[in-house]
Amino acid sequence: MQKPIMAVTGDETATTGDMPTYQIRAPTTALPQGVVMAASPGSLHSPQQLAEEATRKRELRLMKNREAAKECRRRKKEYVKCLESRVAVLEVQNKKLIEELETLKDIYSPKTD
DNA sequence: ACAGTGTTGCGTCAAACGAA
DNA sequence: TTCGTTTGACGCAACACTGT
Repeated sequence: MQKPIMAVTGDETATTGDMPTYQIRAPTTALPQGVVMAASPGSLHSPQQLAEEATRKRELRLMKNREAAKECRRRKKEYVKCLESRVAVLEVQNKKLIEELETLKDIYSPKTD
């Protein structure tokens, strides 16, 4: 199955200036609770040990990705919220400008009695 | 009460990308 | 080149609604 290539940077700040950056690269130094680093790969030799190391690496990767996905979804939700509130603000602004335009039209349009 | 449908959140995979 | 991070896409389960 062919998946479409994504091209989202999420960086909307270039034009609006006040939206949060969607893609934030946070330092991930802390390991999730319960994760213990194993001995260095250099000390592993037997197929059994190599298999265990591969399994451990996979589980660690899955755990990290699980957390990353949660964080990603949280950021996305926040981003969408921001967009929605910006829409609300712009709608109000737009309404005011339309009203102002109507007022000015009334003032400056030639009267026909 | 039940089945069908929509929504939401999760875990996982894979692709893109940047840093070392 | 390799490795870690980010995120769209997918499938699944749980829950909420709705029509019968």
